[in-house]
Amino acid sequence: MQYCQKGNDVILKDAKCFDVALSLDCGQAFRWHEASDGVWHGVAFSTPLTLSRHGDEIIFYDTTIKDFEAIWFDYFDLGRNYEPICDRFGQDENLRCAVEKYYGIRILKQEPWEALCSFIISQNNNIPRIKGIIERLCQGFGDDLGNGDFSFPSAKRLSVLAVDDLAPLRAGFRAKYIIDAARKVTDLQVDLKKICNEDIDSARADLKQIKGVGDKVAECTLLYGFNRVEAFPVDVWVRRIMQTMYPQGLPPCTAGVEGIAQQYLFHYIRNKK
DNA sequence: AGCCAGGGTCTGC
DNA sequence: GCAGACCATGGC
Repeated sequence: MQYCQKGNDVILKDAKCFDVALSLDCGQAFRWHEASDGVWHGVAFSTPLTLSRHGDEIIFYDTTIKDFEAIWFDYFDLGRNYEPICDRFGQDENLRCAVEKYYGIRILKQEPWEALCSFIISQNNNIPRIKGIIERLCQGFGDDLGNGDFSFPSAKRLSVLAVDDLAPLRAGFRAKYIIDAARKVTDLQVDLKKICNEDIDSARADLKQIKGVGDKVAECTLLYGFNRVEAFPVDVWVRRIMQTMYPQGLPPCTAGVEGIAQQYLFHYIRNKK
């Protein structure tokens, strides 16, 4: 991946297997929206960003090489070559169709705390409402970054709140889970930095100490917050996929990158007819 | 009105 | 270890 500064923007040249809209709106992140046709805006790592594709290039507006390298390169998983992975998925008929239709989905590497908190909110919930709750969480407790943008509130900020303080979110029974997570992350009972370097089973067990974090939320946190692409979240949609398409288990071509396969299949099945 | 949503906890066996 | 009730909220 080649990139350069051009005026106030950073240009990513010859961007392969990177569909901005698909990657930002396939149910893995909840804070991006299409500001105008093909132009996406959101906030990650307390930093607002607008981006869009023009031909073979992706333009990261009003940013610097410094921020691009410090934040966006990893956020968009640009160090990983998705082409051979997608090629290999072609060995399986269902995955071949999913990749053909939705080529360019990348697994975002979000802030671990944001991913954890977001997928706690996601439980027994639907994507539009998840987005609404997270938006109210950020507007209510995040830092005002100007221009209508807010940071995702830190665990520390939320750790001092009472459950009732989250009532305006209308998160329902999930509010107490958010507070429990914020407190355990803040006092390092669940150490997100340590989890970065742990084997995946220890990481799963650590995360599941938090109330409201079971298999699914732990798996999503590891996949979308830690870039553990071998993590495989199973929600109601993926459960249907496994029952109907893979009763014997996932095909060998997904080995080691099950989470990427999961994202293609999830988006494929959700948008089918 | 009833069912579902990127689930998890708690109780009872 | 497993089944079932229950959990808040909102869209369809």
